[in-house]
Amino acid sequence: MKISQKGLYALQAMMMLARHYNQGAIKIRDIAYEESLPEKFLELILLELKNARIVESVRGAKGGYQLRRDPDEIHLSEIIRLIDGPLAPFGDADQLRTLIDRDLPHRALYQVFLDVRDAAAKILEHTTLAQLVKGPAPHTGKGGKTQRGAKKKEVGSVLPMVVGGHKGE
Amino acid sequence: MKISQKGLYALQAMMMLARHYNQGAIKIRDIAYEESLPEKFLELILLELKNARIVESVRGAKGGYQLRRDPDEIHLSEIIRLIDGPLAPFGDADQLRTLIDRDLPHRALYQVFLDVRDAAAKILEHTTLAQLVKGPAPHTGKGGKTQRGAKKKEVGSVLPMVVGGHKGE
DNA sequence: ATAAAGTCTATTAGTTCGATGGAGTCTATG
DNA sequence: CATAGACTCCATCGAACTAATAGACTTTAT
Repeated sequence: MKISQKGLYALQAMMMLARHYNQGAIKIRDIAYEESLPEKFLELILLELKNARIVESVRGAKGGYQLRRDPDEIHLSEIIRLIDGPLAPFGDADQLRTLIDRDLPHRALYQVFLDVRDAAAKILEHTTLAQLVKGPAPHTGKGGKTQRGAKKKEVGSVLPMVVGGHKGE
Repeated sequence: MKISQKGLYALQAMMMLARHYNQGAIKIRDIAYEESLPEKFLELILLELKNARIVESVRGAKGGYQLRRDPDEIHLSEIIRLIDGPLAPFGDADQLRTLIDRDLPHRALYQVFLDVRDAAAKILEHTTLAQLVKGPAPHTGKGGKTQRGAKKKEVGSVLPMVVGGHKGE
């Protein structure tokens, strides 16, 4: 499961709309400005979110976009699946289940892929926009403790963090 | 984290080499044939695995490829990171940790990404080639040296249990 | 009528992906 | 020591995808 730049933009835009929930329609330009997103690209993204009936638009002057549902009823999985496709690291869940049944020599491998997918789904299907925007009060510090129990797992990771470094984490 | 076709080929090839561990070098052609992989493409993949010192090659007539380590010491995460990059759904773990520290408006979102990455890492860093290959073993008279029960703690449902219930992506 | 806003289609440049071709190098074997 | 068989390395290819932009069109408030 890969989240593209477009997917990130979509999530940011949705978080912004969640922050301004019940404040009427918000103009594309305002979303783009507040989140520093390319306006014309964002337009396409919002159109997609509208067609999926996650947001709604108001046309004409004084128009804009707003969420169609309460932020605590919009899960990250929904947005990610729409923009970036299935959560599975390879194919989708149904395909994997079929392969597990039919491709005996590789079934153990596909089962691992499905396990990874299920783990991702468990997180993303339970996290809502509301949770993301109710940021845990500015308790800035080391151990990041989010609303939900965040596990701390120090893994390998010896590379310097310069952005641009590919591969390895 | 997306596993490409190339990544899948790499994993299949490695499983094949694990099945034939301690049987000397295996020719690219044999791997390609047994796993139905494009031979010339596989060649590039094996070269990459060799440069990463996961497999080794024997040149010349009677040459081929073989694992450099015991199959129960080769984790899926290693192969996937090499071929397809970081396990995180966006960026890599270090980058995400930095964003969580520095991009306050979006830190909750990046924390979720990091949680997803940690969940995937937990599975893929604990699953070895040996586990994938052992299977319901048709018990060949040959003394299989599958040294069971490594000191690793068993985590996911790697083999039998088909995680049912979930519906389409 | 006009300006402000969303809608829609097309196009682009750049990159990645999956794959192939071919020339070169090494080595077991006879 | 010639040769066939095998890995090595580099170059290229077309198709698909990605991020982004352009422009014409429609709708609505005032």
